[in-house]
Amino acid sequence: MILTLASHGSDRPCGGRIRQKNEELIIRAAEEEFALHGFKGASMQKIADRAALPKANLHYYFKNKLGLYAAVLSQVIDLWDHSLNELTADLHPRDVLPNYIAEKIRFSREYPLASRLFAKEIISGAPLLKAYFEDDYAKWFSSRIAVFQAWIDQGKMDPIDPEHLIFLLWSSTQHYADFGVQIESALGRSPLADHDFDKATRTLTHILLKGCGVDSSTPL
Amino acid sequence: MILTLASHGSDRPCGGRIRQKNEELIIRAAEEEFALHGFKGASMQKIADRAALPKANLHYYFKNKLGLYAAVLSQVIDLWDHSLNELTADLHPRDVLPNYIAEKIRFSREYPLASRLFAKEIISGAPLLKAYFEDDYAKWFSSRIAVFQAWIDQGKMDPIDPEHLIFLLWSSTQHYADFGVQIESALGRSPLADHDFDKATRTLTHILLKGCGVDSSTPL
DNA sequence: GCCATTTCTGATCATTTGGTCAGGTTTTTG
DNA sequence: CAAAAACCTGACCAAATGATCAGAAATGGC
Repeated sequence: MILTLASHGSDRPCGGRIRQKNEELIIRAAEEEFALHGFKGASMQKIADRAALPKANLHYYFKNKLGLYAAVLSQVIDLWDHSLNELTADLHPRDVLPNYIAEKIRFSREYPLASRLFAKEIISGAPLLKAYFEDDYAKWFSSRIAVFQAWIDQGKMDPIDPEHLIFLLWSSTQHYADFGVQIESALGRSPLADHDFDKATRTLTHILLKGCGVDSSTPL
Repeated sequence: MILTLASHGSDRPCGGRIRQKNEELIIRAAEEEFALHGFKGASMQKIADRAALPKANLHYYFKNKLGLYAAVLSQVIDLWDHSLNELTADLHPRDVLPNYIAEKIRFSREYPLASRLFAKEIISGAPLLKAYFEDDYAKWFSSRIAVFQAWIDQGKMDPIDPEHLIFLLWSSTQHYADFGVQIESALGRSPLADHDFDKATRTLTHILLKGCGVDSSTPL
């Protein structure tokens, strides 16, 4: 996704070797800082320190703070789009949903910063993502609804509100990234182990599939 | 809950008439600002503007920014404690869980700022809540686990991991506060109507109860 | 090896930040 | 009503903020 914003970097994949390397470096550092403190709370100096570059260098590659933020956010959305686009109506939810849940939890584990950054942006009212929500996301959302509705019409699952089921899938899996600290405290383990994520995946899959009336022979 | 921090206000319920009124006013303004921008991103000046008070006045009632933040956070936790402490093992989950879900969603709707503030704090690593998590929260959490375990032992529900069920209850309901903006975009309605929250409650209740193997005669 | 382009950065700027304080005003108390 | 306590705030401060820019340094094409 290309945020319609003068980010003067990262929106076009071209650029010299050095440029590419440093933009990557800066974006990585910025992701941490923005995920930790949000847009307003993050400081260019801290990002520069994290990237081990002089602050002025950031402004050589990115027009300003907002441009850098947009670049980071854009990369996050891209990552999402490229990672999670299964779910087609002709397959059976029994086969598709467990995979989707597992994939989503794996994503939460692998890219917690992306998830948290995104969460903070939305909690703040999503000023930069409003346009995205009314365009790409709206299309994606209604196409997903169609899939679930088809499954319902074919009697493959209970007549559940697809919208809220999507929210449930999203929230329950995302939670393991965004609220990781709280979960680690509750489970008394930091960081969480493979075993914890497996258990989470199994439990979620059991409850959601059974709850939606999707028959599956997945035991606990 | 009393955060162990010099907040020099709001931790003891005493104080003059005027003090009580103004602290309330400031905390309310601070809640909005902190929920929107997080601790680092919020500005004392903006909070003062929001409360229609001179900035210096904030520092009369609260030692510093961190003190004010702690006071706000403490109030949020109190609100939680006072609003959601049902769930006892001798009752049947069929009767208790729907109520809990409904209550939690109602809370998300009524106090979205509290929810978002809390979410941002946790996403940021919960520097102020670490102590709370290792004390009060850990106790609460294990007592809740005991309730679910009892239900499982009594055959009132499937042998599900109680920990992850609690996470699921938390995340799915909380979502309607924290990600309200995204949900409004997806549903094409802003703000959401009674009807939306009812539907959310019904859908969640259906999926979670059925998914946990709690027999209930709640139709869609 | 030369020159154009890209890359880099120290110094600097205006603004905003959290925070202080002296001295005022209002409210409460005896 | 006077003294004491509580309340209020404009002016101010040092530090940090995002941003700029001139000119140095490195790089790459020929």
